[in-house]
Amino acid sequence: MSTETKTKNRRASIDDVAKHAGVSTATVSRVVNQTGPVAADTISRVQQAIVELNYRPQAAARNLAGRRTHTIGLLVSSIAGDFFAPMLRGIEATAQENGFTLLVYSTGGGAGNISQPLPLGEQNTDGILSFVDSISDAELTHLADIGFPTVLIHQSPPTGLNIPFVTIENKQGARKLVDHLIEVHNYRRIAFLRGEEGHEDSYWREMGYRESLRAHDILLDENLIAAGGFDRNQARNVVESWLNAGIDMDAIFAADDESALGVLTALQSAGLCVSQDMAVVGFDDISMSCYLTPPLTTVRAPIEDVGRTATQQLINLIRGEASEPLLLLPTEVIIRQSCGCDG
Amino acid sequence: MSTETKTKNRRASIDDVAKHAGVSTATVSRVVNQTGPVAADTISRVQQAIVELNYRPQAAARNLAGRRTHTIGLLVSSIAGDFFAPMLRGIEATAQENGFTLLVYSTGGGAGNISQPLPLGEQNTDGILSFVDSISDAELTHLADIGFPTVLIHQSPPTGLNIPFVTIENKQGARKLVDHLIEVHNYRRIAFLRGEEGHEDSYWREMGYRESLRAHDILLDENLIAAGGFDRNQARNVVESWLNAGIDMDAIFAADDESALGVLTALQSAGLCVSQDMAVVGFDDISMSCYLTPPLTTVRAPIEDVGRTATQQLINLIRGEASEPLLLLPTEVIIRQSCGCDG
DNA sequence: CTGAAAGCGCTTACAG
DNA sequence: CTGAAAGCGCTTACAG
Repeated sequence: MSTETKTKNRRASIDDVAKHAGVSTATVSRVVNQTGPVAADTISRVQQAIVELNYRPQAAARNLAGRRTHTIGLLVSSIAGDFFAPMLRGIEATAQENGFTLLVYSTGGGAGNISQPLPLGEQNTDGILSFVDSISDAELTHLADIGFPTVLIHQSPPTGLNIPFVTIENKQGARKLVDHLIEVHNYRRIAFLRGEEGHEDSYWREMGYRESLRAHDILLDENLIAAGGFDRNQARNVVESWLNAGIDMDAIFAADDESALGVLTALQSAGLCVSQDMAVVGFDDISMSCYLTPPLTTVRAPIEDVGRTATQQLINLIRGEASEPLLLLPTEVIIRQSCGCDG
Repeated sequence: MSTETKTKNRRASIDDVAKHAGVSTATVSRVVNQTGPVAADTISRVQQAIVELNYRPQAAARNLAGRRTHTIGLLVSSIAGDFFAPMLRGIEATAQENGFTLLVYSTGGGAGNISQPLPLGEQNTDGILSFVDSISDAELTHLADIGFPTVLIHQSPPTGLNIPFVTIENKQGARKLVDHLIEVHNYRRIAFLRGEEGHEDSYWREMGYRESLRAHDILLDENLIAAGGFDRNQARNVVESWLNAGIDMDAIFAADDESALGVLTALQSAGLCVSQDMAVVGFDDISMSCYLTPPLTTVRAPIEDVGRTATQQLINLIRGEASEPLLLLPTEVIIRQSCGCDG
C-alpha cells in the first residue's frame, strides 16, 4: 500500500488577492506587512480577500524582494544530550518572540577546522549562532569580513575577530565548588577530570580548580588530573585506572555532569560508597543530576538563559542595534549529597 | 553611469560568475546544480569563477525560481526533555543526508485545536513533520487538501485524512512488560499511571496493560488507574495519595520514564524500598533510566529511529515516491532492577 | 492614501 | 553543448 500526493489548484498569490480586493499588489503588501498607510476600509477589504483565498505570503519571494530571510541559523556540532535541549529551548523561544524562525544544522562534530561551505549562512539566514566548535576559523573570518551578524556560544572568537560571544562563569563556578570541598569537607587530594581537549568550558573550569587549590595552599598533584572528555565511558575508564593504581584521593571533580556519571559508576562498581569513601562533584546540573545516587553536587550552568541571551544579541546585531561583545552568565553551586553533605 | 564602480561589498551573484567565466547564467546554473550537459572545460572555468568570487547561490532566489525550498519543517509542541533530543538527532541526520535543511518550530503546547496559521508550511518548506499535538485538525485538513507532503509522528491522522504516520509498538511493548510483572514476579495488583489525556502513546500502553491482565485472568481494578500526565510531579502526587489512602499494590506501571521518576521519588520518600516493597516500571528508556536507583525496568522506544523513519517517509513523499501509510517500529522490554529482578 | 513598475537572483523551457 | 528570455511572487522607491 502506498499513499500519493495529489496536486490541486494553484495556491493564491498576492496578485490573486489584489484582484479579489480590487487593489494593487503594493497595497496588499502594505496591509500584510503593516507598512505604510492604508485606509481602514481598504485594509478590511484586503484582509477579507486574504481569508477567503487562504493566502499565505511565500517566504522565498518575500525574502528575495525584501533582502531578508527572517531566519536565524543555529550551528551545533551535535544535537545530543541533556545539555542541548534547554539551550535549544531558549534559542527557539527568543527567536519566535522576535518573529524569526530557526534553521538548525549540526556539523556532526569533527568539522573542526575543515573549511567547507556550510549549508547555513548569508545565503539563507539573517544571522548565525554557533555553538562551540561547529564552525571553522576560516568560515568565521569570512563572516566577520562581510560583517554578517554572528554570535558565538560557549566559545570565544579567534584572536583579531570582533565577534560577540556569550558563555558562563566557568572559572568562578569551579572555584566556589572546589572551595566548598576544601573548606567544608577538608578534602585536600581532589582530582580533576578534564573535558574535551581544547574546550573552553573545560579550560576555565580547570583554572577555577587550580585557583582554589592555590588559594588554600594545596600543592597541585598533576597525577590527579586526567582527560575525561565530557564522556561517561572515558571518565569511567580513567577512574578505574586510578583506582587500580591505588591513587590516593578524597574527591573527584568531573568537568561536567555527564562525566561525573561515569565517575559514579566506576566508584560504585569498585564497591566504594560515594560521599562517604569518596566525594564526587560535577558541572552543569543537567536534568538527571538530582536523581542520581547520591544526588550530585554540581554547579548550575544557566544553559537555557545562555540560549536566550545569545539569540537576543544576534537579533540586536541583525537589527543594527548595539550588542555586547561578551556576556558572562552567572553560575551557582548546587549542594546535594555526593560531596559528603547531608542533603 | 560607469559600471567600473563595482561595489566591493556586494556578494557575488550568478551574473557576476557568468560574466567572470564568459558564459551565460543558464550555464552557471547548470554546473552549480549539475543539471543538463556542460562541456568539461566550461565546467572547470565556471567552477574557478565560483571559487574566485566566493559565490554562494542565494537560497531565496533559488527557491522562488525552482519552486522548491529544500527544507523540511518540524513542528513540535515543546522542545524539551530526554525524549526530544534523540528524535531530533534522527530527523536532522536523515534530512542532511538527503540534502534538506531543517526548520524547527515549537508551538509551545496548547496549540491543540486552535486554528492559526503556522509559521511553517507550504510557504517555506517542501514538507512538514508533526510530532503529536503540534498541529490542529483544521491545519492538517488543509495540508491534506492541497496534497502537501506531511508525516505525523506518534500520532494518527484525524479520520478521513490520508496522511502517513510513524509510531511505535506501544501496545505490544506494554503487554510484554506487564506479562513479565505477572509471570515472573507473580504480581497481581498492578497500578497504571496514564500519560497525558488523549495522548495516543498513553492510550495504547494502557491497552497493552489491560490486555495482559485479561490474558492472565486478573480482574482490573479501576482504582489502580490514574492520570500521571507524563509528568514527574503529577505522578509523584498521585502515588503519594495512593499511599495515604492505603491502596493495596504490588507494582506500578508508569506510562513513561519521566513519570516513573516521580513514582520512585514518592515511594522512596515514603520509606519504601523500590523493587522489594514495590515494583516500578516505565516506558521509553530515556537516557537516565539506567542510572536511577534502582535502575529502571522499562520498554525501549526507538525514538531516534522514529525520527529517521518519519523523515525518510516525508522525503519520499516530497520526491513523489511511494510512502507507507503507517509504520510501527518495534519496542523491546528492558529488564533492570526496579521490577524486582536481580539485575 | 494608492498604483505602476522596476527589480530581487535564480531556474527552465525553448531554440539553436 | 549553450544562450536569450520569460518568469517565480514578492517589496519598495517613485509619482501622484
